[in-house]
Amino acid sequence: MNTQTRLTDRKRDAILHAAISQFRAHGFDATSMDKIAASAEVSKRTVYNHFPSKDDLFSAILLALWESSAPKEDTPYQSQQSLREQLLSLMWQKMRMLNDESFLDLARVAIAATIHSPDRAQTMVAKMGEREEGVVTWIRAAQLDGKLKACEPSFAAHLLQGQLKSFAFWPQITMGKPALPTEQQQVVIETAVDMFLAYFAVQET
Amino acid sequence: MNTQTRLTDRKRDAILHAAISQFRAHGFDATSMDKIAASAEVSKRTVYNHFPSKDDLFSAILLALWESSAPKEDTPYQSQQSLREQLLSLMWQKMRMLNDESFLDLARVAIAATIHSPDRAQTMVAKMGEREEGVVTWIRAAQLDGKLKACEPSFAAHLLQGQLKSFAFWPQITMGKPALPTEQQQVVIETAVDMFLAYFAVQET
DNA sequence: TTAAAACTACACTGAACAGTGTAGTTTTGC
DNA sequence: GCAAAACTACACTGTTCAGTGTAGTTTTAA
Repeated sequence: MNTQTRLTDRKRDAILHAAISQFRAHGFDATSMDKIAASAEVSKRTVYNHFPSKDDLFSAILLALWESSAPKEDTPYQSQQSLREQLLSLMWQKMRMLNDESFLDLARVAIAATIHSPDRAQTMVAKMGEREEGVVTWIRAAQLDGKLKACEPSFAAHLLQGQLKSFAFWPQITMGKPALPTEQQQVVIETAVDMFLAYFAVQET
Repeated sequence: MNTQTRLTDRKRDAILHAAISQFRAHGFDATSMDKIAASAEVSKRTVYNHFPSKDDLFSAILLALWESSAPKEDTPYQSQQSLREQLLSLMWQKMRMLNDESFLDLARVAIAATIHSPDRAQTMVAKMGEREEGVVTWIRAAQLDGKLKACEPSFAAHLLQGQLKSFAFWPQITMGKPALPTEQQQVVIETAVDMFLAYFAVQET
């Protein structure tokens, strides 16, 4: 039986899985290694054989969640396509990421753990920043193409993406609100894009 | 000595003060009653004489922070004044609230404590919602006056205020970012208002 | 088949912490 | 001045928890 299901791998997965659900449900402090072991149906000693400490286990699940959360696709800027179409597509990509269960798990756990420790928060800030890059470069390209008003691209990107987050991310993370229904996702995206273009688009003559 | 500084009142204040700084710095779980007592330079027993339990103390500081955080002023809609002027003024009010130390303390502590318990989060959601009412009623009035496009007022208000929060609230709360410098506050407010009006204002004929 | 690797149950240490009980001191209000 | 109210130090209970040590069983790889 070498088909990727060696006992030791299955146990490790069970531990990670149990740890994610426990940390997500109760946070770092309120989650005990005994409960994780029980929930994974594994000896406590086995948990410690795989992960030397609670902190190591926590780092491991953060990494696992980060890697399993949907990677960006980064549609590049295309001069011949309408700005609105392209932005709608970009925002749907973003919205899909915000609604991804793994990403939400990651964010909730990470934010809860870092809200009181600015040092650890910094590495998260950097990683999250990477996922914003796509829109920033798109805006820069559109500006060079003369289709958008000149301004700080990262500022404009933040304005645009902030709208999605303020409806479909922050309330869900911090207040336990349920995910936005699809039709409301559409309203938010279209309004955000149209507001953005109403202000930033260079008028055709 | 009856000049509002009876010993018992001073002790109570010291406890609340110490509790706020401890809870803020370390969160609910990582803060011990012993540390609060020590930090307040008060006997642990005195803490328990004032507050029957850790939860009671926590509720008390949430209430204290809530009451000390800047109350809303709610400038009403005025037909003869320009929309832009009025919105800028409303957004400055909002921005002042977001930058208020007490309000930030409250939000940080409350969010950290409720991020894993949706039940307690609900009462916070309701209270926070009250502070959004001013802008909602202003928008409704402007719509009735025929100056803004028809749409759900609370949706429009969320769009507008979300812009401020995405720059001057969420990053500070969750990622420990420093407060926005005044000149950047101005840029954010003016851009948010102008974007909003570019999309929602009814054109003069 | 066999030795190493991995898992298990279980008992244990040491520390932290919420909350209580008590006996004695200080402050307050009259 | 004096009694009640408030404060203090301190010892104590009971619990939870991270992490370890051990002796024995199961799984794996050759």
